[in-house]
This record gives sequence, structure tokens and C-alpha cells, in this order.
Amino acid sequence: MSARIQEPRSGGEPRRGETLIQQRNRKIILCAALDEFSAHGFHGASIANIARAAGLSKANLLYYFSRKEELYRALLTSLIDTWGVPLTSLDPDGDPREELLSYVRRKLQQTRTMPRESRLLANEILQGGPHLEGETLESLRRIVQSKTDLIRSWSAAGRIPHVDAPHLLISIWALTQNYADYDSQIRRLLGEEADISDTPQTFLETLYGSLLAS
Amino acid sequence: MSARIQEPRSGGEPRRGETLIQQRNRKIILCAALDEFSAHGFHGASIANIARAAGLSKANLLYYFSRKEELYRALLTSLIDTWGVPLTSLDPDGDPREELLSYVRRKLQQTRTMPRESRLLANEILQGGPHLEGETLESLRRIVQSKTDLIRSWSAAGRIPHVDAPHLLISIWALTQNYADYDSQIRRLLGEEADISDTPQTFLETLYGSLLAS
Amino acid sequence: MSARIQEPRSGGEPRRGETLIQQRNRKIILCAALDEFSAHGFHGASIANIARAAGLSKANLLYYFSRKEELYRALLTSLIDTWGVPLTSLDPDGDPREELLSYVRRKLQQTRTMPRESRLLANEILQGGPHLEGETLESLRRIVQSKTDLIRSWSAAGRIPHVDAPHLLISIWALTQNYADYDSQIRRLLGEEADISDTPQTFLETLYGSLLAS
Amino acid sequence: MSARIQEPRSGGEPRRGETLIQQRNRKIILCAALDEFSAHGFHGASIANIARAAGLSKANLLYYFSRKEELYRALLTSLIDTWGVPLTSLDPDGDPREELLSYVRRKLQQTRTMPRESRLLANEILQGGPHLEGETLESLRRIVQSKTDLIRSWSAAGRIPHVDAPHLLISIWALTQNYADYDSQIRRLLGEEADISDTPQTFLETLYGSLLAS
DNA sequence: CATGAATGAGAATTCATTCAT
DNA sequence: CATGAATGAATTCTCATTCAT
Repeated sequence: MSARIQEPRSGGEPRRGETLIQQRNRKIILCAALDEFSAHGFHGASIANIARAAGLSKANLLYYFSRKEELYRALLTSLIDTWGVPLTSLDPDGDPREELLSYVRRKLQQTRTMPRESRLLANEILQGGPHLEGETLESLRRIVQSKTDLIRSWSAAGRIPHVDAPHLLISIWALTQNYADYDSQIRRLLGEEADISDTPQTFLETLYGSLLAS
Repeated sequence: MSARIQEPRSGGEPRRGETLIQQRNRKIILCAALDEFSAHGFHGASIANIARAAGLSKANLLYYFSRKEELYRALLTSLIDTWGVPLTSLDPDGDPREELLSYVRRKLQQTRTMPRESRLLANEILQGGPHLEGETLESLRRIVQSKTDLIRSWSAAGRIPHVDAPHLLISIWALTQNYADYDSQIRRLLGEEADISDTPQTFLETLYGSLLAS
Repeated sequence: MSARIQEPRSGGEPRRGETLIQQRNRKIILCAALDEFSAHGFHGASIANIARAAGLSKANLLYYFSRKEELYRALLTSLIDTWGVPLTSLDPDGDPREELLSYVRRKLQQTRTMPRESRLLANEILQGGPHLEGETLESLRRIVQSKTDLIRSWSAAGRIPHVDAPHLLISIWALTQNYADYDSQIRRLLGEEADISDTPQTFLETLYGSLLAS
Repeated sequence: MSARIQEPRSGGEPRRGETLIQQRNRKIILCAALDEFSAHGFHGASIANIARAAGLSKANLLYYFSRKEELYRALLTSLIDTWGVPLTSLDPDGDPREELLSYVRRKLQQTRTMPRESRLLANEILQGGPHLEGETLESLRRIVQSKTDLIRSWSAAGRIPHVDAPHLLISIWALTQNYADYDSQIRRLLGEEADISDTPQTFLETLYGSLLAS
């Protein structure tokens, strides 16, 4: 898992017929774009900044992605896939409770190691997802579908208490996402001296642990 | 409570020394601004749009709020207060578990009746809160502080299971926020035909119910 | 002399039919305008600033001077007269050399006690005097005319060496003006540690003293 | 000397790494800017005007100088150097009196052939030099320093009468500047029919001639 | 592949001025 | 006398995008 999560981070697959230089540049651009878009949102981001960060001229950048939106979309597409990865390892043959708790752990870790990616997606979603096309989501949807089915079957078999599967997943996403994005802000909300004794992980385990306790 | 939440919605209290016209226009402007900012974010929003929506000339709008940022800040400030309201009704003398569950309910309702406000705050927070000044947060902080103390005392008295107070609140915020913002997107993620049997409220009650069960 | 130079400084004569309040406000406005216009030039000056400095509302200021230009013109007019005053005391019956040197002294002193006024006039003149109407200058012209005649008569009588009268006056104006306006800048040009041993007055007396020496 | 004064007039040296087009456009822009700024001052000048005069689009102009102030500064910088040129030819080995008088002549000529440049500098200086940075002045300062030393040495050696060196230079600047800037205005002040028999040059030679006469 | 040059459409402000009260 | 409210025109500057080389 960690390999796929860490490595290609932002790139999308190399396309056929591309020079090595082209592949390299695409990657560099997407990486710079991730920085910029996640920090300032779609409108706040500027192509000039991305080009500078990537060490290319604006015109050259636009040779690779001919419009701002195209670049943004490419970025989203490459992220959406990665985003779904932790879910795939949910094992039908494992212990249900253990499997789900370990999914929570994996998801939390992913969010924390990829805060920019998380922020970007959250931001896009906040705007109502105007740049996410249906097809982009299709494969993700399939995974989700199969896993909600799995959870439902566990539930039906009485191996975990009854719980609405989609809501369970959604809540996990929201809570883990939260720890990537809201972190610094939460400190400000609560004040620097707020005494938070538990780690996010401990808390989440307690929360989902008691939900899934028989 | 609901009165304060519904009514002034976006405006802040009328200030001393303000003409009637001023009060009216300030309200209209803030309302239009809420629409625009929550839909497009700070950078994506345009003063021209807000002015048009408010039925004023750009110059006239700037007569009331002399810069885009001032308008945005005024909006945030007026929202932050409202945002903290549901927390205030957490009653030290009530039944702990019942009190907390009903806070969840109130918070969820607030989020759903004020999706624009929620989106705006979330957006701001995602960017790292560059427009939120310390003082804006102070009163909110005080409420939060007193309520985390209350929860801790309940926990210490064994009236609810041990749970980290700040984390509990944070999780409630994240989850309820989620139902305002991510709703449509979640539908898209899961597919239109996804069968979600429970309502958000049912799910949240189950989740926090089991966490707080003795 | 000093009375007329010091006192009305910027005001113009009170007009018939004006309330006391009106007279007072006119004066205050002109005074504030002098500050602003002399500091930033015609274009750089803003009516809002002047109004604020005068403690009036913009609209009220425009009640007195209905356009920016009118205010500026009124200011210039009131200054031009004052500006010519030192020349009037040039005494046909005194010692020519002594009279001229003492005119230099008076002019220098005026410039230094009224730097804002000097700067304003110089600025206007630099732009080619687009706001100075012929009539404004008429009375000044008459004085100058009579005094150049006087100087010429002294020169013709051999009481001072031959020197072109208009040029003499012009040079005095330019040099004294210079000491009001260019002062700080000259320090910067020469460096803070420049050792200037003479005062402007000493230098000017030496310069004109040797020119007028028999 | 005159070559350097006439030729690059407004531009500064072409920088390394500049395209031919860039060099050309920079020159054209600076030239148009000189017209506009010298005529209306910094605030009165408009980028749109300059662009029109240069035959470029506003946006294209801003491609070369990304802000109004940058353009203005570039202009000033290129002028300041030129401005100091006549002083450099002051020859330690020549006849002191003759050298100084010929400096006056050179300076006067420069001022008259470059009235826009003179007006611009004078204007800037009148505002207190808010756009002149210390470094811009450094080289100029060095020249001035070496020349005041020279004059002082002449004075100490008794080859010219005692005169305060900085004051001497300052007076020359003020008087010559005056003939560029105040010319038309002086005509108006004195009236069209004023009989000015001497030329500026004659007058200045008389003035400084008598000051420097042994 | 890459880039310098150019641009049009808009962005936020500023500001003198007008109008009704 | 005085002012709050309103505005239109202009101004500086930004930015994604295009074009020619």
C-alpha cells in the first residue's frame, strides 16, 4: 500500500508516445500545481506561480496543459485514484471489526502524509465539485460499492452491530479529512494551551471501537 | 436559540449611530456577499457580482465596506458568533449523555439550515484561516473552554465514559459540517442509486450514542 | 511687513455678505488645502484628505469651493499676492546696494518661514502654470514692473554696476525658492556629512554683494 | 560630453540579456514616460497615456515595467546619472575661474536642451524625493564630493576668492534649473513685453564672474 | 520543445462630484 | 449650513491565453 500512496503522489500515468522530458515536466508541473492549488484554491492559484515553481516558462507550461482548468482537472483525476487506495485493502476474510479499525488507521495516516492532496480535494468538494466529471469517479465508485456491500454483509451476518454502511464510510472520510485540514485552525479555535490529551488516532479508535463493539 | 440562528443570519447587530438606510444596505450587502463568497471562495468572488445581487452600484457598495477583504471579514465575524450558539445551551444540570446527544442534533440542524454559512467557514479554515483575527475568536474560545471543562467534569464523575473532550467536540463539528458541505458530492461519489438507509441524524445518534453509552 | 506675511498666510480677504462661520471655514479649508496641495501636488491631493484635515464633510467643503480646481485656484490667488510683498518695500530713496541686499534677505526669510507656500507655487510653475489666470498676475506684474524700472534707473545712474534687472530678480527668486524646497534633498544629494560651512544667507550676501560691488 | 548627454537621453544602458525588441520598447516607453511624467507629475501621469504615446497596449507596457512606480524609478535613475555628467569635466589642472564658468555654461546648456528631464527631477525633488533611493544617488554623490574638494583646494590656495563650495554648486543648479523650468512662467510673470536685454548665459557669467573675480 | 512578446477582459479601488434632505 | 448617500468615470494592475519564432 504505502508504495502506491507515497510514490506517484501526483502524476498520473505516463502516456504513450511521450518523451522522457515530457514525462518529467508533466510530473514537475503537477507537483507545483498541487502546492499552489491546495494553498490558494482554484481561483486564487496563478499559472505564473506554478510555472515559476516548476522552473518553466508560462508558455511552456501551457504547452503541456493548455488551460488552467485542464491542469486542475488532471491533478484532481490523478488524486482521486490515490484517494481510494486505502479502501481496497479492506479484507473480506479478515475480522470485520479489526478490518474496519485498521482502515480508519490507514485512512488517517494517508490524510496526514498527504495534507495538500486532502486539502485540494476538500476544497473542490466544498465548491460543489464543479470540476469533477462523472467518469473520473467511476472506478472509485465501484470500489466503494463493493466495500459497502461487504460491510452490509458483515452487518447482516451479525458480525458487527447494525450500522449504515455508506454513513460509516462517509464519517470516516470526514473525520480523517478533518485532521489534515483543520489542524492548525483547531489549535487556534481552542487556544494554544488547550489540553488535548488523546491523539487523533486514539480518539478515532475509541469512537469506532465502541460503535463496532458487539 | 433558533431565533438567534435564523433571524440575523448574516449581519451582526446594528451598530449605534447608523442610519436606517445604512443598516438596511449593510444587511443586503452581507447577504449577497454570503451567497457569492460561499459559492466561489474569497478569490473567486467578485465585488461586481455582489453589488449586482444587492442591487447597488459597485461604488456604493464600497461606500459601506471599503475593501473586499473588509466585507469578507465582517461576514466572517458575524458568522463565527452564530456558529458557537448551539454550544451555549449545553446544560450542566441536565443528563450528560442526553445533553451531548441533543447538542449533536442542534449542531446538525444548524449546519443544514445554514449551508452557505457552513461552506464559507469551512473554506476559510481550509485556507488556514488567513482572515480570522485572534480577537474574533476570543469569545468563541471562552465558550468552548467552559464546555470542555464541563464535559471533563462529567467524565471524571463517571457519568459518561472517558472521552477526550476537545476531540469529542471537534469530531462533532467535522461530522455535522460534513453534512452541509459534502452532501451533493457524496451522492456523486456513491452514485445516485446508492442506498443510504439511515438519515444523518440517525447515524450520528447511533455513533455518539454508543460512544457515550455506559 | 512681517504682519502681512505671517498672519493671513492663506486666506484671501473675507468677502462681503459672509457669515462669521463661513469666513472661518473658508480659512480652515484653505489652510488644510495648503498642506495637502503643497505636499502632493494638484493631482496627488485628495479632497477627502483636505476635508478630513479641516474637520468638515466632503460635501460641506464642496459647498464652499464647488470644485477641486476652484479651491486650488483660490489658494494660488491668495498666495501670489503675499508672494510679492517683500518686493514692495524696495525703497527708491535708500542706498541701492543696501536696498537690494536687504530685499534678498527678506525674500529668503519669507521663503523659509513659508515653505509650503513656496513649494506650492514652485510646483504650479513647474507644470507650466496651467491654473494661473492672467488677471491673477496683473497686480504682481505692476509691482515688478515698477521695481525693475527702479533698478534700471539705479544702474543707469551708475549707482550699481550694470546688471539686467529682470534677470537679477529672477535669480533672487530662484535661489531663495531653492532654499525652501530643495533643502532636505540637497542634504541627500551631498550626503549627511557634507560640510557646508556657510549659511544660505551668508552665501547669498557674498554672491549678490560681489555682483553689486562697485 | 555632449554625445552622452544627447544620445541615450532617456534609457540607461541596454542591459545584458535583453532582446532587441526589449531594448527598443524599453526606450520607446521611457521616452513616452518622460513626456507624460514631466508634464503632469507622478500622480497626474496616466499609464494609459504613456502606453498610447508609445504605441503599445497598456498590458504590454506593464510587461516591461510592472508598475507605474517602477517605470518612474527607472526613468529617474537613468536621468540622475546624466544629470551629473557636466560636473565630471571640471578639470583640476585648468584655470579655476575659467573652469567654473565653463561648468556654468555646460550646465545651462544641458538644462535648456533637456527641459523635460529637468522638470521631472525638479518635480521629484519638490515632493521631497520619495522615489529616490540612497543607492541611486551614491555615484552622483562621489562626483560631487570630489569636486567640492577640488573647489575648496582652489579656494585655500587663494586661486579664487573664498566661497563655500557646496553653496556654489547648489546655486548653479538652482539657477540653471530655473531657466529650464520657469522660463515660460517668467515671461508671464513679467509680461510678454518685458524687456530682458541679457541672455541667461550673459547674466550668469556676470554673476559668477564677479563672485569669482580676484 | 521552448520562450519572449503581446493582449483583452476583467479585477479592485479611487475620487470628484451630485442630490436629496 | 451641513451631511449621508450615491455614482460614473477613470486608474492601476492581474491573469489566462495566444502567437510567432
